[in-house]
Amino acid sequence: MKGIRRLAQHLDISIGTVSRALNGRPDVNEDTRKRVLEAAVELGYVPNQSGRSLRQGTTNTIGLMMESSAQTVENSDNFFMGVVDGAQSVFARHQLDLILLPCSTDEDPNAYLQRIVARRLVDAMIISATRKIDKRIDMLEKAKIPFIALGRSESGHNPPWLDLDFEGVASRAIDRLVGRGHRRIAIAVPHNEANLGYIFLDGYKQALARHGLAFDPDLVTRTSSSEQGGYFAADELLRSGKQPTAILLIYEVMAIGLYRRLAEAGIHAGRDFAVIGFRESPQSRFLSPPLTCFRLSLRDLGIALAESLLASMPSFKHHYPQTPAHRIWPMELVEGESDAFELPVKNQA
Amino acid sequence: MKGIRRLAQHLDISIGTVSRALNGRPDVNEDTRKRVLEAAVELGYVPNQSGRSLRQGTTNTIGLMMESSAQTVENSDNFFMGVVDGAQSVFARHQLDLILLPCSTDEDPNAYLQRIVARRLVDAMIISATRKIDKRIDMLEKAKIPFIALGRSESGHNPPWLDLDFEGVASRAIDRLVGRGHRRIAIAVPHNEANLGYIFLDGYKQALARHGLAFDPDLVTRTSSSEQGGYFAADELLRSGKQPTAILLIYEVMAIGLYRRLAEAGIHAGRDFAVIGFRESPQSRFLSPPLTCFRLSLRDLGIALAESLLASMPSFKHHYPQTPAHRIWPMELVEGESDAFELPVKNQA
DNA sequence: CTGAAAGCGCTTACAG
DNA sequence: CTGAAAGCGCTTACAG
Repeated sequence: MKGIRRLAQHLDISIGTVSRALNGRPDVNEDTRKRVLEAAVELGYVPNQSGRSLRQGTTNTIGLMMESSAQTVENSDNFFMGVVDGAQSVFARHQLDLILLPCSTDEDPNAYLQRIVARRLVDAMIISATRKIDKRIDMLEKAKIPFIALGRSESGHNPPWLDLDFEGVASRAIDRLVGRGHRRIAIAVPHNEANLGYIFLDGYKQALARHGLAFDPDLVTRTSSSEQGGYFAADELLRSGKQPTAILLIYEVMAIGLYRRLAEAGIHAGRDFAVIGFRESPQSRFLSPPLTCFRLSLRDLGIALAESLLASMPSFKHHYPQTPAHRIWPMELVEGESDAFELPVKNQA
Repeated sequence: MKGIRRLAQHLDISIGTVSRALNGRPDVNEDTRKRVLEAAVELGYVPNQSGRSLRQGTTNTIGLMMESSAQTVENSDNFFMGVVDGAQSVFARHQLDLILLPCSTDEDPNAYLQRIVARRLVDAMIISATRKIDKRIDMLEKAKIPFIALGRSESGHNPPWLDLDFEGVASRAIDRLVGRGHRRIAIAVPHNEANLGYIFLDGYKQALARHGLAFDPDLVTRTSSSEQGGYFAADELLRSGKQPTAILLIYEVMAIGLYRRLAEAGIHAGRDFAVIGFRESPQSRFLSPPLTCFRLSLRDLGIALAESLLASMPSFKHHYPQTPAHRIWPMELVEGESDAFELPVKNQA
């Protein structure tokens, strides 16, 4: 005898009553409930999830898909853990568990997600690292499983999403650099299909246009989102002959490699060359020079993400009536020293 | 009509035969199997996991617990993703899925794990960030669920574990530094109960003793495993008056903050002060100076971890008869420039 | 080689 | 307020 049967036998009542007591149903004698709850703790009884899921048709689990390939390995660092922690604080209110589903580099991300969804492992999904065209979105819509995308995409029929304010960051960064005399401003974007690269680039172009500056494709470096990528970006720009005086980085980790390559060329970031990173990270301020970048609360982002997802789920939406399905997450400028100088007029071309 | 019933109806055969065909049982007509397999693809049928789990008593899922608190947030960066990818490649051979179970900062890690295990969410667990005394191990042993620890612990009855060669790293680092004339060598270890701190420190002490050097507790800095922690470590050592000439870091990220604090004091890492980091990371070689540290293949580590776990599981052990239950993972020196100088004799105290 | 039936551990109408 | 029973979607002895 095991599981709920054992507990029921121990208490000499029916398994139905045990279940109702444990699940907080109102139609249970308070005394009975108390006995059940105590016995459950005593015997260490916790309902078998497979049994519950099968019967209820829900798993009480939310999945967050991670790709250990390109995007994430290079960039994830602590991004996800912060977001996850915020999201969990929301899910916990509803007894939902968040699990992370890592898609192996050996497996096709679409097939992986399809399999997870078809097996009914989770009630809803969070996907990230969205691509401009992202089949996962079409697939999830077709499967009619609730989901939210961390990142915009052109696929699907505008499903719930939350995304960082790439446009705002690009815009403010350009304003800042132009204000300090820069005219030849480079930009480093991911070399993969991540949609954020397109959005960031668009924001950059628009900001340039606002200042009457021409867009020069040669000032766009496509590279990996890593230290290595930053090194290559600097290398490419040094060789291009375009002589930019500043650069905007989509990933702050790039700054480390970029600084290094610049130093090798005798260029001092923050004095001869301006650098603005994207997201503030624990290391930004310890770099030399400290990196100018943009701050956001990962925990708050995770909270918003979870709330917007729940707002789209039939069984939870009544708890989140005002929660928007789409949100651009604002980011706050953190002044470093990597762009803290005025460009001499002679260099303003 | 849905699930396996729908597929069976579509093919006009019984659900039992469908199930057998899908599960590769030998007692199925090959023609029938072919029809079933094709129809499954056509209708997009994938067995409901709750149904399978309930019936089979196994979930075909392995869990990896992550703590988004202390240890991991500060240090995880890409460590886990590499390990996970390696582990998945092993689990995939056996149709096992690996899921990541993040324990929220709001929840007690022991209670969290207990809950996961009791709900029978997974067939086996991988735990990490082991503490010297780690109740999770006692709990898992009591629950009789297979598990492996990434990191040693003093708890339990020597369960399967895999751990990095902290002793070897400490030993070789000290040899190297002593060989270059250093006598006052500091060490930075985690300020929490992570067992690796104790092991690393022991290795350090033994290596000192081998060289006839006295252990000085004032040269031990306990700090957080972050850039910030490195900054504090340097700060503390500068104030201590002990004037170490070198330091051994348990986490390579500390180097960034440490370099910075040293620079603020006019000390040039790699010229006036030697630094040796622990694990090589993508950034090690882009730092100035490039950090001397130790390399390991995260993927291979993940593979070994998964194999040792499977070797401890009754249903899989026959596939891994030779796999050891306990392994110290070797690491290979990567020479940087952070310790590439001989200490002038006058400083050798 | 196939089908009919039992049963994994739960939750939930339903009857009393 | 409680119990007995049905049934969620599968897999697997068992019978034929």
